[in-house]
Amino acid sequence: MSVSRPMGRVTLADVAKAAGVATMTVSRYLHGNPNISAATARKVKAAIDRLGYRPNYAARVLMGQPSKVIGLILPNLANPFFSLIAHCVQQAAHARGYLVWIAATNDDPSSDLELIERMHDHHVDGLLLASSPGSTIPLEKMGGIPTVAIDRPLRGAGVDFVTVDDRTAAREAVSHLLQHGYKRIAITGIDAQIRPIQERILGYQDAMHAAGLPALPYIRCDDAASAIQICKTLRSGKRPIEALFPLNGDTSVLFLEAFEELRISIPRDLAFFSYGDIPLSRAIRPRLSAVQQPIEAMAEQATLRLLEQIEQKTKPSRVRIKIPASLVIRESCGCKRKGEIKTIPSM
Amino acid sequence: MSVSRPMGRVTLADVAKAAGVATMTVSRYLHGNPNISAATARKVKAAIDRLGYRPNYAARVLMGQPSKVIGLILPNLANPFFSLIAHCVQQAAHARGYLVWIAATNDDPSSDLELIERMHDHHVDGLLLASSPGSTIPLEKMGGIPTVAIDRPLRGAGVDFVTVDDRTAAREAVSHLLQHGYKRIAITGIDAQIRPIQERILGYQDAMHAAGLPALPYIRCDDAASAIQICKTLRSGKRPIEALFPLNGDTSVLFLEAFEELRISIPRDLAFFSYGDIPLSRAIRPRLSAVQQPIEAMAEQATLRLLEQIEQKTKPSRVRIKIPASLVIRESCGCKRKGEIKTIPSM
DNA sequence: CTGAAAGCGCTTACAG
DNA sequence: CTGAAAGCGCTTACAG
Repeated sequence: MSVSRPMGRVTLADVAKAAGVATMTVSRYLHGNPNISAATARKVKAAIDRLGYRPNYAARVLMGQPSKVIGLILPNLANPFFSLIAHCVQQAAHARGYLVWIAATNDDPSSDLELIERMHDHHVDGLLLASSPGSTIPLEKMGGIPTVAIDRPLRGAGVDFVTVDDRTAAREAVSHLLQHGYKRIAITGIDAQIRPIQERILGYQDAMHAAGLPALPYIRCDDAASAIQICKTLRSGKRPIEALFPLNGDTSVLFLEAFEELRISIPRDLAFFSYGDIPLSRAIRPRLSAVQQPIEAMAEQATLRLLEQIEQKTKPSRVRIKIPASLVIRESCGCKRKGEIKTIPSM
Repeated sequence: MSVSRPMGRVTLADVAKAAGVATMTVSRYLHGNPNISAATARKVKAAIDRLGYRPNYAARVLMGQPSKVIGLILPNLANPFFSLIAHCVQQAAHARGYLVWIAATNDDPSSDLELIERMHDHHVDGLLLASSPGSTIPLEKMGGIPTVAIDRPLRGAGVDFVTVDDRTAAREAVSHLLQHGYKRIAITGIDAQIRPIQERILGYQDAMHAAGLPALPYIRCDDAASAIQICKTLRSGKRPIEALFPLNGDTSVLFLEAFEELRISIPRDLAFFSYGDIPLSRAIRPRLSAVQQPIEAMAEQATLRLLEQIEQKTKPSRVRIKIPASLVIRESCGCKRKGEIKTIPSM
């Protein structure tokens, strides 16, 4: 039975008095210190349970104790890619007794630093973050707190970085399209300043060059209107595009809607490969071929590495870990398969 | 220029010494206390900037000052409905100087209480939460912290509750299907213990009864296999179903995949209405008619009410605020429209 | 095995 | 307008 105490919470001193011991002894009990007699431990436990004592983290943290909280800073929680990361990080951390505090920058580079500092102000034990494009965080701003960058590197901070092997995945997807005989393959997507997008562009170029074909310029596309415009442009002229490869999920959705609007038939009029598997990819006709991103694995690895740094107090190795993606081959690329998964070997 | 200080952070005392004043004076400056001379303020500001001082929230909070943080507890961050709530709450709170700490229960009722307590341990100024089905939080556990329930009520805790007007929205959707002449309309979805699902079931029953038709029993559906099974059952027999109305977005996706698998043609074989608009609803054939949930408005209202309680120190009114949804009429219900929006008046 | 004292970085009365 | 003292709830040495 917990005693409600509207005036304020139960403190260590209350517990100590109730148990007839010093506060030190209660503190020792709480931290599992073995130098405590069984009888005393029993009395303390009884007092804690009876009073419903809960430690005051503000006081603990003020004494330099760990907060058992990690911070997670993401560009945008409304994006399924990042919300899945949030979900997986949360799961992995919770299983190890950590709370996760999530904040979003909404792709505003100045938010990065502000949120990092506010997380520090609140004494997180470690930080996981996918930075905004263009943000550079000076090493000293990290304040020596264990940090791991996820999906996007943290320029300037010299920390571990866990990412999908985007370059290889994009190269393999384009190679697959090339095997169908398509020669004019266009790429499109969001802000090319974003590191994973840069990597995917490189992968596209790798595949095109390996086939002795010219790489087409990357086309920026952020909204429905430009998707429609891009479709019209790419399919007109004397050398229309044969295949389209949007480099991120949101852009894929935009183009799928444009195809419907313009009555472009996939893969007859245009072959299509999506980067990132979309919820409805199996409900749509034709079923979408896509790069399947190992989001769960990436989030877990990043979390584990961070907790390791926190608890073993290991130094960041400044290493870059690339997790291999795979390809799901369905029908939009021109195949007649139902969902064959192609594993991509790690580079 | 901030000075890096690997040993520890810059403290108020450091600033006071550098400015040649007492710590009190610095504290006054920080809190915008007017009883401070312009000259002193200038000296203090200079010292703060030069040393790169940042307040230690653990110490502030220990003295009973606000943390400027609100906690957000959600069932599942991988679900687009909740991740959009997280995004909007984050936006609204950040605009008012609050940080948001997000945690997920993963639909485990025992997690609710644990997370609430951990949030309290870390001195959040207020709490926003969508509870797990079946969890009851005793009022005293809330510890007098301002709290607002979002989407799902918090049983036992007597707090404000902001939700979508699910009952009316479901009723209107079913009425629309009835106007098409369908008489056998089935409903399906996740755990019926969840309050919004209960409300939607009631809305369905309202519409059926108003039309003098029997309401069909709710069918639980959690995975792809059962979606397929349900399709087969509902469409066989001598009185096959004419329209299907899944009561949540995830279930809609499951059924769309099942239709594709079983080659069920919408709306010819079966009319379909989705609860919750899905990203690809405009890319899919036929375009989906759906209840459009006012997620942004709900999240903003809930956040604003919470911040009001925190800052004006108003009492929770234990009021239930229902935000009206709207209907997007496209083609899956049997219409030939492109995306007409039907506003539903508030009840 | 147990405890009395000091202190973490701030703010709250209280003086002047 | 400014400051010296006490204390928030814990933990860290240090004694015994």
